Formats: sequence, C-alpha cells, structure tokens
Amino acid sequence: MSFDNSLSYDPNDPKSIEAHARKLIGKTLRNVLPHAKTLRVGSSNNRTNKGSFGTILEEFYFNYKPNNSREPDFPRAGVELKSTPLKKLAHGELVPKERLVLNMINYRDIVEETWETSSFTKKNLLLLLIFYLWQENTSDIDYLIKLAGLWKFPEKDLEQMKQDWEAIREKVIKGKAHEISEGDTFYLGAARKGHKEGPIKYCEDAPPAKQRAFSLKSNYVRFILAQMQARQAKWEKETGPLFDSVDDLIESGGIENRVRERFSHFLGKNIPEICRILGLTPSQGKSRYDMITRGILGITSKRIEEFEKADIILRTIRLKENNMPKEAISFSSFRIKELVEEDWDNSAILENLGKKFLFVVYQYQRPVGDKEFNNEYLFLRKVFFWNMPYEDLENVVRFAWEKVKKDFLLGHGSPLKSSDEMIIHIRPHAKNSQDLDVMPNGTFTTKKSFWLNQKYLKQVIENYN
DNA sequence: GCATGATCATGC
DNA sequence: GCATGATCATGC
Repeated sequence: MSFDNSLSYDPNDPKSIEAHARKLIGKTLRNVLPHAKTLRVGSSNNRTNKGSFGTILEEFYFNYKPNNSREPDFPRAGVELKSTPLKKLAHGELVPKERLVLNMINYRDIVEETWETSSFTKKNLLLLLIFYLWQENTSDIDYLIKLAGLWKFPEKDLEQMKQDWEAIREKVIKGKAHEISEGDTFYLGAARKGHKEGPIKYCEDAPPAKQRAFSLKSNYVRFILAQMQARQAKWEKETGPLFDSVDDLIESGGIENRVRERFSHFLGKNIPEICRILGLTPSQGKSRYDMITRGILGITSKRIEEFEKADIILRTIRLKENNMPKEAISFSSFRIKELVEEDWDNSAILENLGKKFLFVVYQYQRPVGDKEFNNEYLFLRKVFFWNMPYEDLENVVRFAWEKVKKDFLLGHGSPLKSSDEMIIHIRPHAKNSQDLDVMPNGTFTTKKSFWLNQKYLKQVIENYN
C-alpha cells in the first residue's frame, strides 16, 4: 500500500489517525471532499462514481488505495478502518443498521492458524470505527457522520471471541463449513458474504460451503456504539471550545489569532486586575496561575477543545526580574520500567517535547527592597507558540534521555540534574515521598518525571520577540 | 540563591 | 485514587 506524502495525519500513529477521523464528526463526505461529486473510485479499468461510503473514505479522505491485504489498513499503526451505518428508530434512538463485517474467512488457511497467529487478530484488534447515519434514497457522500474513534475490545470479550473463533475453526476442520451458522457463536459470528460464484470447495472430502466473513453481531455493535457515545459525551463535558461556530472561527482568523486576541486585552496587567476583569478569585491550588490563564482564554477549569485536537500544550511561566523562570516546567510522571523499555523514537519524552507549546509568561516587577513575590507585582508579559528545535531534541535531549535510561538500569534513582545542563532533568513528581515507583533492580524510589530546565526556558523566552 | 527534593489543590 | 500543573521547602 502506498501513502500520499502530503497527508494531513501520520499513518503510523493511531492517535493521529483517530484525530483525523474525528474531524468528520457532524459532517458528510461531500462537506469534507471538495470534489466529491466527481470522485471516481476503484482501479483504473474499473472506475465508477458510485463508490461506497467506505471506499470513498479510504481513497479520498485517508488517501490510500483500498486493498484486500491481510494486514490492517494502517499496517504500522495496527489500525483497521471500518465504516458502518446507523439508522434512526421512530423515537430517535440511533442503532446499528447491520452487523459489522470484518475479514473474510479463508477455510483453507484457518485450519493452519491459531487464534494468536490468525489473520483475524492480525487485522482486527484495533479498529477505527466511523459510524454514519444511513438514509433511504440518499447517496453515500451525503450520509451524516455521527461518531468516529478507535475501538479496542475489552479483554473478556476478546476471550469470548477467541472461543467463537475456535468453534468456527472446529467446524471447518471437521469438513462442516457448509453447516456453519451465526447461531454457533456468541460475539463473533460467521456471516454469509457475497461470492457470486456460489459455494466454494475448500477440501476434497467436504461439501462446498458458502463464503463467510467474521462479523460482530449487531447487538455487539450496539454495545460498541453505546461505549463510544459515552466516551464522546464525557469528552464534550470536559472540554470547552475556543470558537462557538464556523463563522466565529472564520471571523477571528483561526486558533493563533483567537489566542492572541484573547490575551491582548490583558498584556501588561497584573494578577489582581486580571482576576477583577474576569471575575475570578484565585484559588489556593498550585495550579492557580494556570487557571487564570485558562480564564483569559475563556475556558475555566476545562480542557480546551482546539488545543486537544491540535495537541497544543499550554504552560504558564512566572519570571523573576532577571528573566529567570521561578520554577522549572514538569511533565507527567513516568513509570521507570516503561521508560527503560522504550526506544528513543517511541519515547514518551520525545512525544511530549515534539508537541507545540503555548507559553504564557508572567513576570514579577517588585519595588526595590521588597522581597515578597506578591500577585500585585506579577504582570502578564508574553504569549507565544513554541516548539523545540530539532537540533535540541536530537542532539541534547536524546542523549539526556539515554543517560537517564542507562542510569536507571544501573540502579541510580536520580540520574539527571539540571546542573548537567542537558535541557531537561529528572525530579520527583509524586503525591509525597511515599508515592513510589519500582526500579529495574526492584528497589523503590519516589515517582519521577522529566522537567524542563529553568536556564533553558530563560533562553527560549528571551529569544522570542 | 540556586538546585533538588517534597508536596498541594483540584478535577475527573 | 490518580494525574495534572504546578508551587513550596530546604540544604548546600
């Protein structure tokens, strides 16, 4: 399979594929594909403009040629794309219109396979599901896409599916493929599927059997739908938007302009004044300045929808008069055992530091002789997007990470100091000193995380103008 | 006064 | 109960 170079997502990364898929929610293929009307799908000698929803989606939205490979659709990410119709019941409830067909059953191959090595598990363990609302007399490009997201089967369901798969395999081994019926199994069914040539001969001594495909029964699809709807509802509850509507986005000129605009009214103001304008009372929590920053963005104590989608990390920094950040910046605590198993390319720190940051910088300006870091003296100074230069990541952070990994394996609990001047350092990040993590040698140490060095941050902020 | 270790309030 | 996004505390 070949991928377009100019993809607007990373086909090797499940999260990126999912993010691309989620942009479809609330839209139709016609909305997202400018030339949808004239699209012609299929191979060159078999082109048609009556492509089904799934083929149009694959070929023109995800930009790869549909295939019959035994690999998942996104082989490096291990993600299999499936789109499936919903229908609306009289009282408005959305339910799956049909079972979800997965891969074809190959009667000759399955007898040689085990569940673990099967073409089924190779292909279908991580699904990207796109649910669209089917409507009568409507062309595929006009179906409204209701839901999109990754789906992983719960472990106990996989166990049942394994048993179902084995039951189907048993029948084939006994030469009874022609007797297979959907009632044989529980979650994973063997659905009759296509094949105009009629029953196929798969074994000398057995009667020919109809072609079948592994499928999820429609009530199982209903369960998936409910789970994904719940996840979507939770997400909506926990996130707030920067824009109320398309018009709002167009008028304000996109995320970057909206962010500048929101902060511009507050630049140069001190904390008490910002809080007065916003009607906020600063909390006692250590993340109080983060909350004020979110207040300026118009989204209090909620995740920001557009930042989540664009993978932007928002960080608030307080500078002292000499431009030195008062504190370093922390990342999530890691599990040492996971860190030492990582390669650089899939390391958590590379993933984090590879992202785009929005730095919101406040600075103290204290009257001469006053040593108090009082909110009165803290002013909003700079707001800017930043991402770490490639050379810093590859020439410094990479070696820092290698040292950390090596030292943890040798049993050192605090492998990298900020005085090592390697951009990042390791420090405790825990509830308290009893909140522990396990070292490779079995001893315990306080949970740790990576932190961005203050000196490095000072340079980054000074370099921005 | 900085570097390092320890910990907090909050939201889910 | 844990992660988040930070700040607080202390020893050198």
